[in-house]
Amino acid sequence: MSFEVPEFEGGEGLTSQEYVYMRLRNAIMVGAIPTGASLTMRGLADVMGLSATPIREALRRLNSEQAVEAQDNRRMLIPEMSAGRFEDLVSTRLVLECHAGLRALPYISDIVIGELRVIDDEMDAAISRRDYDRMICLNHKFHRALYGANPDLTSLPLIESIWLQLGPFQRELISDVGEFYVMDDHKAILEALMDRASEALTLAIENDIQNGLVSAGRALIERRAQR
Amino acid sequence: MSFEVPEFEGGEGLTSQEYVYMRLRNAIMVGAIPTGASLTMRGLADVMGLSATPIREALRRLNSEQAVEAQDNRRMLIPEMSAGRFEDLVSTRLVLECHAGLRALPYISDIVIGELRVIDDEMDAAISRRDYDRMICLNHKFHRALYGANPDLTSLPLIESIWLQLGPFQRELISDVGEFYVMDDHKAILEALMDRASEALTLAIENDIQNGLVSAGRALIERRAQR
DNA sequence: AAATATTAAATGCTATCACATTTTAATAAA
DNA sequence: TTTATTAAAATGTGATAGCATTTAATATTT
Repeated sequence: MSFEVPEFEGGEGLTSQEYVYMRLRNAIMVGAIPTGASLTMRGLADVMGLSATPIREALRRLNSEQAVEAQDNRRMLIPEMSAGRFEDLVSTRLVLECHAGLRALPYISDIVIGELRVIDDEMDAAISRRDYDRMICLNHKFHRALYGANPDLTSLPLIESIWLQLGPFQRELISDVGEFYVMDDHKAILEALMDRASEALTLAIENDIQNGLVSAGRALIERRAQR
Repeated sequence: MSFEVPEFEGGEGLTSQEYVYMRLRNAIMVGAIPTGASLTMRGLADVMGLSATPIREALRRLNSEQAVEAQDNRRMLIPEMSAGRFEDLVSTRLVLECHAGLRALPYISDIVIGELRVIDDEMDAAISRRDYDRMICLNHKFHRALYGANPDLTSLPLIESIWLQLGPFQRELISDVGEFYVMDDHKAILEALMDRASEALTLAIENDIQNGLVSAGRALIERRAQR
């Protein structure tokens, strides 16, 4: 195992399988497991001090969520990113998150806006500390809290599947660009929410996703292709 | 086990886990497993003549795909449908499938259209036979073939997750309505594809989904609420 | 030296078993 | 009869072990 699998907070009353699932999921989401790394059951079992059984169950779940690729040699790995896959993932993410935002809008209350503000403040702090892991987590938390205003939300697991797929690549992006310029488009989202303005909300969500990913992503893929 | 888990074609060279996964997935997709039915590992293991291990792995995958709900009592079941969840699922399905269609459009060739036509003809035959299982499968096959023209397609697993969630309820719909009136909106989709007309394609996909589900779905939920 | 064949190590797969939790049934108490 | 308590059955969880497959290393042949 040529990488670390960071611990995560709040994995107490969980079964082994749930614990492994959450830990791996979190690790992939923040990009702690590098693209191309192969995930062996005995290897992970040793690292986590467990038997292969709960590891395999967790890996299969992540495979079903498109976070992990199962090769025909029966080996699991974090899939490599391609230009086409990247564009398609981002376009799907845009469509899904705008949709989720619009569906949440009627349920947005001042309480929700307050909660979002707290999360955004935490994120500003993380940005100034250059704490990338925390930044990513808080960004997800912000979007989850927004879409979750919709009590019938069913698209969140789909959105999270995209986050999982973009996670490892996003980390490459950050370490590649070095000083990662983070525009805080959450402010625009909050304004649109306060105005209950659907078009503005759509635009703000689009900008948030675009600014965080697209330009840097395309640049990295292009640079990589030239080598 | 108060229900049957139908066999499926082409499960030869699969591992036990893959076999169980595919068989259960297919069963849920066509609505063969009723809403609310609880899926026990030993029960399914007996039915399929296997041990609990591959069953548990398959169930966990389906849980991660939102096809099966894991209660806190650690028991797995096919979740019940509610009015709100239904509306949200359908709206997400509309957005996702229209998006997938538009992304596929540039790659549509006469060959693809020909393949779609073959599938649609098969489906017409299934409709006239009132073969609901086959109808559902062929409908999915049609949409898969359409969206799959896009070589970078990443949204299909998300779309299939929605299909899985609507499957059991769709079956209730069919058996409730009895004579299920099936409009063949695939013809309109094919026309739009031939014209390479994106707006027409969007409309046709929307109609296809709406006609197949929405009106009947709302009616059933309303009727059920009155009891 | 390169290619092939053979052997050894590593890995994945699944049945089994012991244990913990939950559910159901039976019994006792109110 | 209803409610509590207890016992029994059923179910979920996870470590283990043996086998199958795959990968790596070694030996053999060309």
